[in-house]
Amino acid sequence: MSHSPGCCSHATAKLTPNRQQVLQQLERSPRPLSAYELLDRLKGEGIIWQPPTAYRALDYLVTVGLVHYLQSVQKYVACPRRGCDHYAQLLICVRCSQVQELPLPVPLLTLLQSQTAEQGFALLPQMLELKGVCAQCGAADMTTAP
Amino acid sequence: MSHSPGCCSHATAKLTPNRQQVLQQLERSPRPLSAYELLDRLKGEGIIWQPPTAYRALDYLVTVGLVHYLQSVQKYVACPRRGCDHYAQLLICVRCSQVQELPLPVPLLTLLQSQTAEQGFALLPQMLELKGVCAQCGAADMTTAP
DNA sequence: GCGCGTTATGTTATAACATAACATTTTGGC
DNA sequence: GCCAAAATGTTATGTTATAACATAACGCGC
Repeated sequence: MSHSPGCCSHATAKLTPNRQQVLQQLERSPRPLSAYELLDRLKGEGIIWQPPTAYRALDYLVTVGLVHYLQSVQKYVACPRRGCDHYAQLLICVRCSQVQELPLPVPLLTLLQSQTAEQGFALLPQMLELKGVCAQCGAADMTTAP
Repeated sequence: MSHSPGCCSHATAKLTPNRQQVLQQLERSPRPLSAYELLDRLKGEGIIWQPPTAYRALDYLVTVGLVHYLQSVQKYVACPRRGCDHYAQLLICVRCSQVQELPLPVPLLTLLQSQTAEQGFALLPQMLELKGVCAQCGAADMTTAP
């Protein structure tokens, strides 16, 4: 990643055709996709890429904040808000894999920072990946369980 | 993973020789290790394993709570407290890779749960992996930077 | 101690995720 | 048009993890 066009400057992002293809695929998918799932879908549209081509487009989109990389599941998801907060929460449903993005409320961030600062730890901006069960899947449980 | 000897029953954990080898290696290392780094170190002691052998021991140790798997960096670290809290914070230094484990204070957990519950999201027990710069590395910056 | 089911380990092969290294093409300023 | 920078193409390989099946060790009732 040798981009870093300055933080949050993605308004000026250069969306080449390759990058648009990748972004569109991710936007169409209700779930995060792995790089290879992405390659498969593009192949379904007649676009044959080697892995580096996909990874380069993904790296770029992550850098400019249009896509998030979910480290905990090694998948990529389009940023629903097209924003680029320095901190946010990503709620990952372990049932359906859907991801919901939430801002990190200030009190929560403050608490996190002060907790870690007590140990001399300087928290970096990052996405908080939280696992759980989403509203739909939780509701489904109610109707199927006795 | 077909273990699940009941949560937190690791007092009765069956530490076979293989599992002890893995646990000792992780305990000796100041940094988290990947499964293959672990295999290399064992090889250095004349213990030649195929990957599944290491992964099985790691899976077991993670299941009983003696080892944590750091999803964000795909590495394994011995639990310093030999405890098995359902929630905790893992502070991962991006400079030196060392990991510090902290309990998750109740107010912080409460805030997290209420925030996510507003979206109908039921948070599962998990380790919070937080990236930052640890005290030592932060102090080192002070002495080397102008 | 013997038979037997369970648990653990050994072994081979391969799946899944990611990048190094180098060649070629495209873009944009002059 | 010329050039440098950026983007893309291409080949090969590195890294992380697991499927599938074979064998060995353990523990328990008898």
